[in-house]
Amino acid sequence: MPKIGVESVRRKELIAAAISAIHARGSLDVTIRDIAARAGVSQGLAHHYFGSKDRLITSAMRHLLELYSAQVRQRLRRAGSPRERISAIVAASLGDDQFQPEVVSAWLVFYVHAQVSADARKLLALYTRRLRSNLVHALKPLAGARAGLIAEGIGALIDGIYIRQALGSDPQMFRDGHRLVEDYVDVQLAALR
Amino acid sequence: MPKIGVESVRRKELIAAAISAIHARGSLDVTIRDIAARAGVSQGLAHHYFGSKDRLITSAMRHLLELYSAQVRQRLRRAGSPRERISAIVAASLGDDQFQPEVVSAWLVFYVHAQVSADARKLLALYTRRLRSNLVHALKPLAGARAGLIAEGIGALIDGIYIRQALGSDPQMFRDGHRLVEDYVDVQLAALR
Amino acid sequence: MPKIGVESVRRKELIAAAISAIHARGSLDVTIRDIAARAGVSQGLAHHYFGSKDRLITSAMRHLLELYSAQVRQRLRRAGSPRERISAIVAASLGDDQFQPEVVSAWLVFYVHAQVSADARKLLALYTRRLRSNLVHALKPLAGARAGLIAEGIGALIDGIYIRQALGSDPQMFRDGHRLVEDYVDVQLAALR
Amino acid sequence: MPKIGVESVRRKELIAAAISAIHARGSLDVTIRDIAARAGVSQGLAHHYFGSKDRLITSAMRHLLELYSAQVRQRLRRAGSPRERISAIVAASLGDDQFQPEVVSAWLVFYVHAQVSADARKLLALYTRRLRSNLVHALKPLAGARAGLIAEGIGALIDGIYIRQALGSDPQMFRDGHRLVEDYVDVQLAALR
DNA sequence: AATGAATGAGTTTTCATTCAT
DNA sequence: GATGAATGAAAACTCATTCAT
Repeated sequence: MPKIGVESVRRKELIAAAISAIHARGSLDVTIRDIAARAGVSQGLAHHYFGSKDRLITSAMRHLLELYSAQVRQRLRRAGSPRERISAIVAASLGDDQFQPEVVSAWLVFYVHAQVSADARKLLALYTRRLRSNLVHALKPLAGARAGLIAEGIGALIDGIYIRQALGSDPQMFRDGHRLVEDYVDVQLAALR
Repeated sequence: MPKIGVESVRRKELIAAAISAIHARGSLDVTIRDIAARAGVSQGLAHHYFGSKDRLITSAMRHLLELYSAQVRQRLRRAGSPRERISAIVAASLGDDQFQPEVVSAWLVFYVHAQVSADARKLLALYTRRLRSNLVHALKPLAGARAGLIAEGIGALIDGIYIRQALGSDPQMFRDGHRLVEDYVDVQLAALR
Repeated sequence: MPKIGVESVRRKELIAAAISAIHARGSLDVTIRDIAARAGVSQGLAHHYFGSKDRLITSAMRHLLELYSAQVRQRLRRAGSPRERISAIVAASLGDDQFQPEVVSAWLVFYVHAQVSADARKLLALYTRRLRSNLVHALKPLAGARAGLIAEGIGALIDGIYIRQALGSDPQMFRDGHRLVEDYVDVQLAALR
Repeated sequence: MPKIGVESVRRKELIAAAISAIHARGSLDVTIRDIAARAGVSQGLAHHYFGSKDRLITSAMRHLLELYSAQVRQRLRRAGSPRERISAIVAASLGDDQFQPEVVSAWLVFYVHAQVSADARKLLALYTRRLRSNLVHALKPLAGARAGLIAEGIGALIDGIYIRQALGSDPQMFRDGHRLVEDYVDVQLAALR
């Protein structure tokens, strides 16, 4: 009888190795050989578990999206008011977890990968829609007709801060990129009164 | 009028072909063979003129940045007030020229390329600083101490709108992405009074 | 009655799966994984029982040869005259059993395999000699000195009809390829008188 | 300016190398590396000229078929009577040229390849039809209604002799395999009177 | 100026085989 | 008896780059 749970463990190790390799290279231009070496296994094994490079990369992407999603859910649970719900989403999107160097690198690369892989694109679109829907829902009682516009602004700001972080410009400011977004929300809501 | 050299013509054709190829592939994963074929020349010629793939890609990047820069200068020339100068920069950044599908694809890819190529990174940093400096200068008389923060917000919004456009999410809204930025500026300035 | 061992059952299943896989691929380019999957067992098991791919393939070949041999013996038992013995061999060689699509595919492939595997070559040579010997023995009283030539002709015709069947040319004619051979025998024998 | 005619020379060298490699291995299980090494060029060059292994193999096949076809045409030109035309086809099919060891090996392997590659199958079917049509045409004035049957017999005999040669059984007899076929034709025609 | 022949290193992927459980 | 995890070697193929012409 084969060891139980080995598969699950190996898959996680390979996904972690993939994210680590992407960070090190700074691009999707990562080889299976590199990933396998980081995970301490053979090239063949990566194919054994994932079938192809695309599927391994997409799995890594799904992993990151789930981490992010968990952050959002956890913070939303603790949020009371609609305003707090917005902050929860922003904090989850731009929190320390999301700014781990490895995570930032991976996201940028996944954005690009989404242009090429249909699976990745669908995955990303799903999460983008969910984020937007969460934001609009929280903004409706506060901003009425302008909820959509402001949600769009928040989303764009988050993405913009992300990409700038990934590019390494202005690192000191983006340590607290969420302040930029909070400020945006505050000013937008203040303008409505 | 000087006769336009064959060299200059060939270089432009190859750069245009490179941008077109990048758009078609959706990534930097573009071969010299593909670029050369699109330009109707041999593979060898691309190396003859650019020396390496990296230099060809970087040249294409420089070309896009110069187009953008020219747009900014042209619009700034027609701007009177500081507020108009801000709009000029936003309009240049998110104008029709910048939203040509080929141009959008290329920018995203260049962002990624900048992580790998030092030349590309320097080039991009140069233009980013120039944009920021233009914005801060125009915002100083209007927003005083908050000029830096707002400039940062505008820059992040522009990048965020760009990346979302490149990913194909919400195409209908970003046709006029500049409105989102203008709204941001208006609300920020209104809040100061 | 002895209980049929699991081993024996598994071996037969794997051999049947190998033949089926060979037919599906149209070549020896068949993977152990494919064969194992068709038999509903793990890859490892195929090695457990056969030791190597070559031995599995050779076993499948031996299986087909034994089926054929049984056909020949069975028909020869019912044959009375020398002429009937010839017909019995021809009928066994080109009978419905031998023209099952899976069987035809496998034979062609085994011919090729024999060039590479010494075991397979010996096996094939053994059966070829036996066929020739049977034919010559039956032809001696009918054709005398020409027995060898005619036997060679019959053997070549059978192989030729086989290969053409395997290649899918002229399917309608080869449904009754044995008539071509019978005609050959009749005309040859008639010419002797 | 690139050397003229290099392409044509290299293609021929690679095709010759492919046939030589097939003979050495005794199967289609031949690597591009092996073929390229035999031709004294790099692996990449084989792809440069042929695009894929399948296309190289198919080209080699086409080459052999053309050699054969040329033999048939040449001998037919010298044939006077219908009976001589039949002998011309048989001699071309089983002549020394066709029994060069390399050629024999390659043909057997191509038969198998035809099961897998549609291009190869079409090519083979074309030549098979042409052979049959030539035979039937020559046989019509001699054998009338039995022309089709006899043509089929000749074709099957040729293929059968070929496959036996390829398998190395009875080499001394098949040096003059054409006698077996001539005998077949003679006896068949004699039986009609 | 321009070609395309030629290379060699590198990529993903496949696969028979081994082995601990 | 049976599994499937794991390997390593080898496969086809790609591609930027070089260079003789």
